[in-house]
Amino acid sequence: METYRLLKIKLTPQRLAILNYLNGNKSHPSAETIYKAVSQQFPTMSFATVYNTLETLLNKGSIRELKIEAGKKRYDYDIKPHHHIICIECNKIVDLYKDYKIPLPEEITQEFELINKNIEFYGTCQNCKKNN
Amino acid sequence: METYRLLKIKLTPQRLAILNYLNGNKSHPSAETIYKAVSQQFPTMSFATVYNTLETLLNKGSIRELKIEAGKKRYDYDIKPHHHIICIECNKIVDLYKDYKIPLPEEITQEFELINKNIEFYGTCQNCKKNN
DNA sequence: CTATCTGCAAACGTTTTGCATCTGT
DNA sequence: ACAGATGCAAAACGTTTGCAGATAG
Repeated sequence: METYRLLKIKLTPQRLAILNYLNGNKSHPSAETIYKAVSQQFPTMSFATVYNTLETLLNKGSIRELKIEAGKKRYDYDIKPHHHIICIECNKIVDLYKDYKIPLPEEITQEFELINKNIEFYGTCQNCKKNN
Repeated sequence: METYRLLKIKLTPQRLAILNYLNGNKSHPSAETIYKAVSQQFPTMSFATVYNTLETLLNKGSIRELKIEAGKKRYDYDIKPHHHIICIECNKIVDLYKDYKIPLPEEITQEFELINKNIEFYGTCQNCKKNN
């Protein structure tokens, strides 16, 4: 609650519901998932409010927009730099907090100044390996 | 043309136009970009045909679906494993053919069997650095 | 000849927008 | 009090689908 105040945005009940849903959430939800979850407590919640809030949080740099699902945006309230490993069978996603130093070839460093990187690992999780 | 035959799909003029557009293309186009390009030579081309052809090629494993743009699918006819570096200013994308060995922590290797990985590097390109 | 593809149009899923009303600060 | 948020509905995108007619092999 105190940390929410640091966002310097109007803390409406709807926004608090969204923030509380996202806080500590490791599911990397889409806008629709968020909408469905917060609608339970807030029957009048609209998509516009969800998208508007996500947009505001994005601009504040307090959430990350993920591209782990083609054609659909997903969100992560955890902005600590991290990568993801995704099960190609069940789509389970696990966070990986590790800062890798990856050397770029000279052709690239000549052309680009590196700022950031994002790694997606793909594999099969224990559960799915078992069920094969 | 001979390599197209290896796909074992019906080589209609529309599909050939799409394949020719994609072949050697380094722009990682979206369906719409492809549609616009091939419509020039093929005024009756429809989106259905573009999507249908992309779907067919995906199933054959001859193209890759990219998630470099949130909320929109993009495609790459180049299936040689590679990563991308993207300019955060102008969105220029450059391919990076390098196979990195990235060690995963034990918590992860216990839970996942690694199959593949994909790295997106972000930075600013020469051009955009200059214009700042 | 026939299994498959094309093109149209309609439907679908996701995201954005306009606007009148409401509310946190 | 008022800048800015909400909720509704419509629109704007991107993608998928059904189907009648066309065509590659």
